[in-house]
Amino acid sequence: MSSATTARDPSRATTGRVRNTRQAATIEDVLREQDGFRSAQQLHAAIVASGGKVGLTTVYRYLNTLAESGRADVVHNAEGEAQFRLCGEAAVAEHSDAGHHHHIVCRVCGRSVEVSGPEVEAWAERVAAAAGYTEVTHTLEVFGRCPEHSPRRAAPKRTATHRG
Amino acid sequence: MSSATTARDPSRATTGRVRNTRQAATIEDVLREQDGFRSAQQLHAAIVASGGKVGLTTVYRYLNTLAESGRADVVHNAEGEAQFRLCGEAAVAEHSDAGHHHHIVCRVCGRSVEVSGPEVEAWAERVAAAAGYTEVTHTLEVFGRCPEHSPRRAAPKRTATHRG
DNA sequence: GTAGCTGCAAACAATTTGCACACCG
DNA sequence: CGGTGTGCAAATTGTTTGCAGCTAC
Repeated sequence: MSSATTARDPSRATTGRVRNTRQAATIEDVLREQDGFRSAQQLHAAIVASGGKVGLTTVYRYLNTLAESGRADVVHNAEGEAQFRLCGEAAVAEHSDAGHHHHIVCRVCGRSVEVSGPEVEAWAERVAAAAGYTEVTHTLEVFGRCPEHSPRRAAPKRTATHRG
Repeated sequence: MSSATTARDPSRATTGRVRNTRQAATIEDVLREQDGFRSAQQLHAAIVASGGKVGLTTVYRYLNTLAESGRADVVHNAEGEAQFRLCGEAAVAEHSDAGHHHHIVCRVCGRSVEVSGPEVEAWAERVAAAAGYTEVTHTLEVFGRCPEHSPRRAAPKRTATHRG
């Protein structure tokens, strides 16, 4: 957590935010350092821990801005806590709709991998259509233990569980 | 909402709950009347509205019990609010693990359809494994407008959106 | 100079917990 | 009777809002 890039980023324009403030830069910075999804609380803690000075309120506000403009992804963990992550640059490609992708998030370290699941997309659309549903939306979140936090080579207790 | 079956149900045993109380019956009853997912708050409100007398605390407690023992499903709406629904009897089949199924929930009326998605299960496991993740869990929720609440036959604005 | 951004503290909403009392079995 | 369930009120936790002051432009 060396107070690295903590400087105003000139490449921030688009939606919302007009000004370039120190706190916004700090937040985006910390966010970039994380490999996985982090809650607003965690991010704020991280900032404070590394000597940064940004109010929790601001973290929330900025995070929401990022999410709204599609520059960040939001998922809700099992407890309903919101977790954010900078959207892979690639994803922000065309529309501000943040491309089609899901994540596999490590339960232990929060590290995540982006995956695109055309099959799932198709499946969701198909079954929904079959049931007569329209304007379909879906939420898919996969959690597990990343290689680094998986039990050695011991037989995993259970390969797959469910919820939802 | 005629104070229908509001009587102790003798067919309740298994996990947790040992006693057969009026409030438990009431809750389960209201829950059964609903076609879709309802939040604890909504359920409690419904009970009170129909003249029932059950504390909010109890609703929460009982709902959790149901969820834990697999007799109810829980999903979290976009705002992170927990929503419950009695598990289709069929689902509670073998294990107390509440069989593999997901739901398509109507954004308007909350009415839902249960669907089993072996493809998705497989997909999730596969991609997770490919990324080296173990002990995989997934959350999949599909939202849309049920036939009854879909715009006539007009071309739907967008067929599928995403989150997560 | 001024509107946008901050941040503190208070407001809020959903959910949980402590503890005394009620009721099922 | 005895202990499980209940329920009220208070405590928690995550997040939002009011409003005065600071600052980027």
